[in-house]
Formats: sequence, C-alpha cells, structure tokens
Amino acid sequence: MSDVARAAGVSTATVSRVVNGHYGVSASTTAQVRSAIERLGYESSLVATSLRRSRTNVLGLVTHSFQSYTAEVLKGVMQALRRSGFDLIIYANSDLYGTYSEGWEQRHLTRLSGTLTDGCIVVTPWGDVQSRTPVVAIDPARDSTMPSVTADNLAGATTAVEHLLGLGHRRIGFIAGRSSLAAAWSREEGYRRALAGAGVPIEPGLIGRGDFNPESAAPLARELLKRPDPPTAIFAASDGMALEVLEVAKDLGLTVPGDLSVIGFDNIPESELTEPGLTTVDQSMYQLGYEAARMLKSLVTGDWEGPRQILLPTSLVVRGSTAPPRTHRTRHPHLAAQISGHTR
Amino acid sequence: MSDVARAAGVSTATVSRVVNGHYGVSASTTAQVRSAIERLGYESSLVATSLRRSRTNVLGLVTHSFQSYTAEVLKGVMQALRRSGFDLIIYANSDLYGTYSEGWEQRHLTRLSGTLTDGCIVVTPWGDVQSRTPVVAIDPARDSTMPSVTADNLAGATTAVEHLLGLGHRRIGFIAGRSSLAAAWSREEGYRRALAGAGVPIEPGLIGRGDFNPESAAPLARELLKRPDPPTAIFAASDGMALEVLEVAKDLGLTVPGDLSVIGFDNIPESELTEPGLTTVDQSMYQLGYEAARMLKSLVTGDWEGPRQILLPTSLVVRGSTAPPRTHRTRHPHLAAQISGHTR
DNA sequence: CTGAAAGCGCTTACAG
DNA sequence: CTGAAAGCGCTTACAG
Repeated sequence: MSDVARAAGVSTATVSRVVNGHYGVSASTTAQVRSAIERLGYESSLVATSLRRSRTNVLGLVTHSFQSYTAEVLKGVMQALRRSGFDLIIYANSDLYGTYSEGWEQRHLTRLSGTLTDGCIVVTPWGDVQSRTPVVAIDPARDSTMPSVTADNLAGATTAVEHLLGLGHRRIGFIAGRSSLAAAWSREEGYRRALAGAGVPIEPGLIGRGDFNPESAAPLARELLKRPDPPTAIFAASDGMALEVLEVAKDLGLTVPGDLSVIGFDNIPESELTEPGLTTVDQSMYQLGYEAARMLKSLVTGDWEGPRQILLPTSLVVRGSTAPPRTHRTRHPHLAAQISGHTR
Repeated sequence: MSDVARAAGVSTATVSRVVNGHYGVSASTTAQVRSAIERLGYESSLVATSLRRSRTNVLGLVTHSFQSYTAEVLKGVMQALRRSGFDLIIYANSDLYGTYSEGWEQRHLTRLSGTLTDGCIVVTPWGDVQSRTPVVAIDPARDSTMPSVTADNLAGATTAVEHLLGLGHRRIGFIAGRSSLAAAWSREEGYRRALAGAGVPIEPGLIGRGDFNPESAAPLARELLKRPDPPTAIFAASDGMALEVLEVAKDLGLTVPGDLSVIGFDNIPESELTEPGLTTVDQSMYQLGYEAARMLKSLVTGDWEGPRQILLPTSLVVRGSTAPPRTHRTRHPHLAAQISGHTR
C-alpha cells in the first residue's frame, strides 16, 4: 500500500479511502490512486485489513478432517453464501500430533475469530465452543446448547430399526458410534425405542461399541456374527461402519440379505455402489451445510428470527441389503425383492 | 495476549516467547505464563501472528467454485498434508458480482499470500498468476508456465476416440470445452489426432463449441443429432456435458448405446450412476490434489527436485454407453455387451 | 533472563 | 479534501 501511496503521491490514508470507496476524496486524486493501483496490481492484504477492522465479510468454517461428509456439507454452505457478499475461509488442520487433537474446534476457532472472520461454522465439534463472534455447529456434541443444525437422528434410527422389525427380524444387532457425539447417542436411543415399541427385549450382547470409524466395526461385527445365536440383522450407526459389516459377512460366507440384513446411516455416495446396495437412512449433508450457513449469515447481520437449534428430517432409503430373515423368507418371498426408489 | 501478560505479571514479549517455545525464559516464569494461558484460554491470533512472521506453516488453496471436482481434489490435498505440520486454508469467494470474476485467482492469491500463507494451490485458474510465494496450479490455463499438475488430457481424449473407432464408429461428434482452458484444447486435439490416425476426415459440422458447463451441451447435442447425417457417437469433453447428451438422446427417442454411443471425460461419481453407465476417461482428481500439495510443500521448504510441471496418466473406463454402431451391431453382437472393469 | 520499542499492512478518528 | 498519528495483536532485534 505504501508503494501505491508513493506512486500516486498521496498518503496511505488516502489510498485506503479510495480502496474502500469512502467519501471525501477528490475526483482527480481518486483517479491517480486508481491508476497507481492498477499499474502496481495492488490488492489489500486480507490479514492486515482484518486486523484493523471489526467487520471482514468473511465467514469461517473449521473442520477436523475432510471426508465425503464434509464435501457435501461444503456444497450446501457455498450455495447458501452465493452472492451474499460473504466469502468463506475453511481452516483444516493437518492433524500434527494425532492424540493432541482434543479441543481442536476451540483452538481453530479462536485463531480465526480473533479478527479474521465475522462468524464460524464448526463441523461435528466434540464439545461446545466459545467465541466472541457467532458460531453455528453442524452436528453438535451431546447436550450442546449452542446454535446448531443437526439431522433428526432419533427418528431416523427408529425408522431404520422399525424397517427391520417390519421385515420380521427380532434379533437385531447394533454397532454404535462414538458415544460422546450426540448423533451416536440419538441413533442408539432410536434403536432402543424401536425395539421397546415392538416389545422386543434389548440384549446387551447384541450391541457393539464402535466409534464411527469404519475400522472399528469389523471386529465387532465378527464377534456378533460368531455368536451361537447370531443376529439376523445388523444396524450400524454409520454407513462407513455398515460397509465394513458387509465385508465381514462376505468373509464369513454369509450372503446379504439372505443370511443377514444390514442397514446403515448417512447415505454417503458409496452406499449406493455396493452390491447389494446398502439400505440406509438419508441425512442430507448438503442441507445441513445450507441451513447452517443461512443461520450464521443472519446471526452475523443480527437478523436471525428462527429457532437457534434446527432439526432436519431424515428418510429411509431402501436398497438391496435388507430383506426378511431366512425363516420368514419362504413365507414372504416377494418381500425379499430389491426395492429401490431413492433419488436425490 | 496483553491479558495473559498482565495476569502473569510479565511483558507480552515474554508471553510470546513462551507461546513459541523460545529459549531463554526461566522455568518459573514459563510456568506462570502457562498457567495464565490455561486459565484465560488464550490462543494466539492467526492473523496477527502471520502479519508479523515470515513463515506461517499455513498453505492456501483458492478456488472459484466448489463442485464434486473440487471436493475430490481437496481430499487428495488433505491426505498429502497429513502430519506435515502445514495447515490448510481454503478461500472461496461467494461470486459477488458474477461478471466481475475475471482475474479471481490473482486477487484471492494476493490477498492471502500477502502474509497469511507460505504458498498456494490454485484450482483451474483461467490464466497464470504472480506471487511472491510458491504457487502450484491444478489444471492450469493453456500455455501456462507456472508449476502445475494436470491430467494427460491429450492421451485420454485420444484413447476415448480410438475406443469409438475400434467399435466401428466413423461419424463421431465432439462437444468441446471452454477454449481458453488447456484441458479443453488438449481434449479437442486428442479427438483430431485419433481421427487423423484412423484416416477419418474431420468434419467441422460435427464439432460443437461448448464451455464445460453442462447446460451448454444440450443445444449442441440437439443440433448434431438432428442433422440429416447425424453422428453415430458423441464424445463430450466433460462428463457433465456428456450427461446432458444422454438426456437429449432420450428426449429425441434415441437409445444409448443402440442408436448413439456417448463417451465423456473426468469420471465424476455421477457418471457411474446413470442408466446405462457413462463410458468415460478417468482423471484422478484425488491424485491431482495429492501431487499438487506434495509439490507445494517441497517448493515452500525449498527441497523440490522433480519437474515443475507434472502430467498424470488417465485411463479409459468402459461402461454401458458405448457400443458398435447400428450397422455393425448384427455382425458383432458380443461387443455391445456392457463391460465394467473399473475400480478406483 | 526479561522488558521497551519498533514494525508487519492496514483503517480511522482527529486536525488542519 | 488530505495527512500525521495511533493502534489492531503479535514477534524480534536490541538493551540491560
């Protein structure tokens, strides 16, 4: 900027005024400054500007990792921000220390919201987070009180298990997610409620404790399926884990859905591509991103009127991985047919 | 930081030394500062730090839009950065003015690279770009001389057209991409070379001028297919456009691949899901991101040894949308069978 | 071992 | 209408 000022023969204060379109600069001075800017290819430093100003028109998004889930969310966020005047900065850490990651949301957030961003979205935080500027959580931690948008995991999981019950399953295994996350808790609760609603007793031996990591599911599935009285169906709390269950079943020589029904949660793109396709519960990750960005924008400009915690509906997507259990099959063969009615 | 300094009864200089682990601070002072930091939940401001320091350990990525393509690229970038000590900042503008976007790469880059980032990746720039810090382009503009990584579009396109020629097609239409982009030029060149290699004359009337936008392809496809002597196959320079060709064919009552073969380029996830599946050329967007990040890291640390322009191989993915033309079909019926041997 | 001071690139009252 | 000066939150020679 000082280069521009020198070239135009004015002070940096004047250059700043021209750049920001403030009133009170003569036409001739403006023209000179403009031409110097043009000539030098000057562009104001985001960093310096944001350090000095209170409002930056930049929104932040912090995320721990970058998976299919995050990518979908981002598409929604960008759509909501189109022509809004807000740019987006996404901060992703490179997971330097592994175990050190506890508290990543708060750390990244503080670093950004110091001055860079007017507000932030935080994706799947492990706990609530403090900030001077507005923050919206996507898929918040359990018992979170911060503004958030989340899928109706409870209803979704209930529907999933009711689907299995409706097919005639009574021994239904469950592979849970990381228990500190609200989504994991709700999905397990849905499992319990659906069983209770059907008068089926909960068997602790049929519940495996995963953590949403696909790898965590394989040994649990193996254990479930090697029981003397194995389940006829398994509900995994995420598609990633459900896909692993499919693998294990294949290893064990079990056919899906003949010997075992499998149902997941999320409806990630991959779940459509397996053979058979994975029956699952769709939570629109795009919608999560879209709504979160919409809320954040309004929170920043101060005109948010809706509820501060948004719950988005989920829907069951029936593909080929679920069917009536073996013993029922001869009685209802037509129910075993692959049904596929899902379009995005 | 001044809060911390006050709480610990030291100067901000000392706090800074503790935060950055510099030598020359007594153990007792360090402990006091640490405890104050802990108590106050202090985290240094990314902005202020980067304004003062030369090295930030943050890499930038600037992109115009955020589509499936970008998402795949990002996964590769993040993988390459894992545990590298570099964090990633992605800057995406909200396309405030639409037409104003000319020069977006340079603008965003300058704003970031002022002080925030140690280097940047720029995705599909429309032209070359200047920066004091290293920059790597993914899918650079035509005649670009900057460091870059790009797919072997020429070989890929040649293979695509040779595939059609091998099936017996001689009248092959082409729908081109935005001509200023190197990828568009190479794909068209591949088309020309393959035809020339087979001794098939180029018919200008069979070439439609699209711009990579899916919408641009529909009218062009319609025009091609309504000719008195329509092509028996169409090669579209991107999957997005090829998918549109599929739509138009359906509208016109043409079956694919019976009446018309269609082949695309990119292998976006959607191309696997259509009926029939789209035969296409796979360019690994993940690899593009991975290699670009790897190069940028080394460029920043100054230990890059390889070539500064990387060309990544492409591969043909044969699905159901290509088959011999009608007249040949009765003679080689087995060639029309759907072949699918692609795994990522 | 520690602090006072300068400065990174900007913006914004405050004078003139 | 324009400039000198202070200050945003840090880091880093330079003294002591």
